[in-house]
Amino acid sequence: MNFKLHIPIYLQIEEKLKLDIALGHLMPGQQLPSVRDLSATLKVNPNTVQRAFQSLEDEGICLSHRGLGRFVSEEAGLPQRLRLSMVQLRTQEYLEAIQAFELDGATVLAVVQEQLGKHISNPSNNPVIKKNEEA
Amino acid sequence: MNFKLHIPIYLQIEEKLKLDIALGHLMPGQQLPSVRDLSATLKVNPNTVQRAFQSLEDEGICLSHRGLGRFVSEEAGLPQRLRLSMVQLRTQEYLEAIQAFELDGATVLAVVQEQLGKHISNPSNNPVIKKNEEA
Amino acid sequence: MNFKLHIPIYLQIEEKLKLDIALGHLMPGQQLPSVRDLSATLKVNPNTVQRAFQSLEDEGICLSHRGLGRFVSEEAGLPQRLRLSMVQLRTQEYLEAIQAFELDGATVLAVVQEQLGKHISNPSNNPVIKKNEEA
Amino acid sequence: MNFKLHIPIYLQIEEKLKLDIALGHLMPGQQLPSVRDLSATLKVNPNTVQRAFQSLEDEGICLSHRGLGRFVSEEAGLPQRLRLSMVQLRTQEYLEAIQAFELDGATVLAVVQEQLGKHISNPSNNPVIKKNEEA
DNA sequence: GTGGTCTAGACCACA
DNA sequence: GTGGTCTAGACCACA
Repeated sequence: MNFKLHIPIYLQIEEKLKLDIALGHLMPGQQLPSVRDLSATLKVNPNTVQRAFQSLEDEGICLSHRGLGRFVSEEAGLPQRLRLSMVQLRTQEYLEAIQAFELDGATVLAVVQEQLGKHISNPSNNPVIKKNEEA
Repeated sequence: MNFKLHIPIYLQIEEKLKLDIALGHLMPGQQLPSVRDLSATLKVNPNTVQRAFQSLEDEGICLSHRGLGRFVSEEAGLPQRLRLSMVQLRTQEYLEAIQAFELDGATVLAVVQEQLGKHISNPSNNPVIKKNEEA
Repeated sequence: MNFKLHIPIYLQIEEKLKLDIALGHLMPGQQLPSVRDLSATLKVNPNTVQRAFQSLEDEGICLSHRGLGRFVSEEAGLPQRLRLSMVQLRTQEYLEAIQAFELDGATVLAVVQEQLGKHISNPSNNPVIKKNEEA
Repeated sequence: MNFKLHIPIYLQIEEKLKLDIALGHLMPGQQLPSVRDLSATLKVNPNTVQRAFQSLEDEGICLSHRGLGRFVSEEAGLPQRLRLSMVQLRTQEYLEAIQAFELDGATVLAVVQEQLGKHISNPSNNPVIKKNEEA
């Protein structure tokens, strides 16, 4: 993972894990990597990983069992829920940010469409946990 | 101005001034309020206002003339340029943020359209500098 | 048994066994299941069951006879003693916890009575050791 | 503050601050001590205090302004809300804990009343921030 | 081996 | 001076 500057690392890890769940790379009930392992993989302090996991737990996205490990929640439809809420949240933030310009809906859509064209799609989203490591 | 928590105040001031210029509330060549006055109006630390003005100068949006004051740049088409660049920047950031979900263009447009419907437009955008204060 | 998250499993097992004794589901002198059996039944690490039994022994609630097995103490009045001490302990902890609010006795009783009304009683308390397994 | 063993310090600090608000020792809108000051007072690591404050902020009980400090929320009726929710929560936990004993309501009340008598009331609850320090 | 808490201390962003 | 993040590393509880 290449962390962005100016965005807390623990947030970036949290978002990445959510994304992996949303996209089905991490399945409900599946065990997550241990704090130590993930911190070693990401070359980050264990506390930073711990904080990301803690946030996920606060949101009901994963559960920890002391001594056993940490697992993705088995909540039905979790990936769908995450995917929907994440996209909607970002869309809402976007619209709020440009609201002050008082563009009408058609103009907003036109701008989005225009930028979509320029936007080079980058389809690589490597899951944090690779298939080989899942066992 | 009601400042949002967790977003630096200097950024909120800077954005507000840019918006005022983009929307024509502040015209090219017009004098800006002094750091002292604006900080008093906004009930904010003068350092904070200074930082916002400095950013605007760095971007060529305003100029300070020692002993005279600070003025909006007279660059032709400044409001249009600002408006375009601000909206495009935000759109680009938005698309980058949701890129990882690998939605196709049609879906993105549909989501935006859907949220546009829910979004309650708030047409009030009071300029930071009121007409009475312009002298 | 459905273990609660964030409460050590060994404690939950220990409490459950005490409760079974207090309620007469496990009688004084009766043999307890082996660590191996109980851990299999509960799908739990044997170390965890061992720890629960050890605590019970430390409290004089059960005794192990090498080669024979582990038995509930034959102490006279054990169930009554347990029942009383467990309820009193919890009550004391509760009162200590709310002491800082400086409520007078009447108010405390009123609050308890109010919550008692809301509290849905869950009368199912299946003993850990079923009759069939007692042999 | 004398911290209890086996209960995380950050939780004890959090609870103490909530209690101070509930009892009116800390008023809505009032500035909280800085992380550094409180950590020095309590002889605890700043990170530990930070964590307690963060929890309070997550619960909407206080707000932080970077560079300015941290303040108790000005939410109307916050002290009452906190007092009620804290007492009710503890009462509910208590009743759940003794539920397995299947005591009827009258018995529960009798036990509580009995323990109330024995309970030595300790009316000292020194606020974290002393009046002299409030300025 | 797993998660959870805590310390000592650095360094940054902001007002 | 404020809050926020992060590191390095210890030590505990639990399974």
